[in-house]
Amino acid sequence: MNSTILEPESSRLERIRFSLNPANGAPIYRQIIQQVEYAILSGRMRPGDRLPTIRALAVELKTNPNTIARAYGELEIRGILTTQVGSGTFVSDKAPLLGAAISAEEGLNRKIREVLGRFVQDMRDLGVDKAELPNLIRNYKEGESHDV
Amino acid sequence: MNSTILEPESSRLERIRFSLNPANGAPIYRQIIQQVEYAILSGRMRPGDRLPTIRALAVELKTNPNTIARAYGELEIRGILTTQVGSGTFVSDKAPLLGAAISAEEGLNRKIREVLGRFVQDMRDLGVDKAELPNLIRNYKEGESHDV
Amino acid sequence: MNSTILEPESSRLERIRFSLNPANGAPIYRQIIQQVEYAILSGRMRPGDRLPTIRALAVELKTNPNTIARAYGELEIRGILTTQVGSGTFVSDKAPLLGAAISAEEGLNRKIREVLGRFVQDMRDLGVDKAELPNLIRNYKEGESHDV
Amino acid sequence: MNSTILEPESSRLERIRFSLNPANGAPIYRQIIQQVEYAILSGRMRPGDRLPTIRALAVELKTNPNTIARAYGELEIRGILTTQVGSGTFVSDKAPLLGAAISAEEGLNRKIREVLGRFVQDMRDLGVDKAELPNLIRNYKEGESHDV
DNA sequence: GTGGTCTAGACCACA
DNA sequence: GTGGTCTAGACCACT
Repeated sequence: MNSTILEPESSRLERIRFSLNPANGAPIYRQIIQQVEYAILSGRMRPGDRLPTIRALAVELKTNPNTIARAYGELEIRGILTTQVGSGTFVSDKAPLLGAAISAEEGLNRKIREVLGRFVQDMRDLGVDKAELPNLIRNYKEGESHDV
Repeated sequence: MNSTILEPESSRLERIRFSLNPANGAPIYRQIIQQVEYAILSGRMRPGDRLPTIRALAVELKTNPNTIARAYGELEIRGILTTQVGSGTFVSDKAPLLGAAISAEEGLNRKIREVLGRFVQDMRDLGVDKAELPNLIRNYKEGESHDV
Repeated sequence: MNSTILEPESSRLERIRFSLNPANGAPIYRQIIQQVEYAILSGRMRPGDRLPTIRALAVELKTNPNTIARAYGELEIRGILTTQVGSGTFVSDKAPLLGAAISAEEGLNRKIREVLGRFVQDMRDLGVDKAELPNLIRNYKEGESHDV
Repeated sequence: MNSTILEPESSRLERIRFSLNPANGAPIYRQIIQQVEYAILSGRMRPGDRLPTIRALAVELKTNPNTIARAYGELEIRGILTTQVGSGTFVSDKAPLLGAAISAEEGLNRKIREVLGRFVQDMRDLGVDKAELPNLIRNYKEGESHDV
């Protein structure tokens, strides 16, 4: 894109790459929320960072701007993002807590455990023992479409 | 009449254990569908096997029978289950294909890759590198109840 | 924003008229499914066309919305319809195949032959020879209401 | 079959050929009822005619004897059949009325109109005009499977 | 406003 | 005893 908006250099933009999976079952707005959450939990986005504008992101993700607005809106309600009219949407100062009364690190660990647990459970349901998982992962090569 | 209908010993019942996760976001009936699919893909359930009755499973899972019926019904539309009113619901003969024109083994592998891919992607979004995953898994201990 | 999303004029609504026959024996939701299928097979409804809303059709047919939802839902599982929550239910792009790996025209012809065959068989069971059927049909006048 | 039961020569047996279509959607016992009704309406079976025994028919149709018994039972409740213990099941003297307070001929005509009406309606739903039907029927050759 | 999920309960069809 | 159909109504998710 060609348009540039001048901003303080400390303000970092778009340290986040959204990737949607429309056939995922999960609603788009929720996928966006998750990706923002994960980016913050993982430290890729930090308080003060600016998010893409609603319109820009809507174009990029080929979705309805309302959908982006809803995701941002919900994140704002939770205190994770703040909107400054005229200058954009930013990661809030209290964001790392992500609404939970816990430390940022603890929040990340919880989420990791949650994802891990679901994975181990799913694999067990598919008949794959936990002991086989490390090897499976080492042999796993990305790129082949694995979304449904 | 003197003849009793002897069922082949291979006719097995309830080689499947359901566990719901209400905080999952996923609807109950979809969780049931997934667990039946996985049980078939993994070979734990085979064509001809009988599933728990709608009412029994509703009691076990503390849900409404209609919810179970919906899950079974959708699986029947897809050709994975067949029902014989009055005698129960069974894994269909063509079930291992699970609707795809592929072999049973290939179906299982696809699903494993799909789950694997989603896991690796989620972890990357959380800032965890693929290389760290094997160790994470080895250290992961189950037990924190997130199932019901 | 100034841009309005102009829908192509080809986007048509309700090129389908439902009529239920309660004394038919066939469940309501199945009658609806058949009528949608036939409307698509015959080309009266085409991919992208929107169906009546669940609630509107429930009022029109004097049934419970759940019954309509069930019919639409089953058609969606079969890939014949797609739903966009919030905006409605539409004929899927791949719908003309109606689940069979054949051309749209071939699908229509098959269904016509199927209906024809059942008719000839029923009439033979009633003692009416195939040769008499053309005359019977020519003399048949509709109007005796058996629909609602 | 080898066993013969001596009976008055006037008693005619099995002027009826049952053909079931299991994938029809219609329950088996109902298909049997319909075929008996049609046979009587069309005059192929007449009062006093004997029907196949429950067991013989169950073997022939590869169904559960209970299913046959239910069909015969329901027809007996309606007064269409009568059972004489030890000698078999027969078409009742009042059978031609088929439960309706109308003449036999009128009953047949009603049923024919009903089947005709459903056929014309289905064909219209498939986009086939009534005027085309006579030709379609003349060109129709049986034998190709047309059941679903 | 759209459709989606779930519950509760009635009544029917089938073996 | 099985599963199937339908109703009524609550509450949620999404545009």
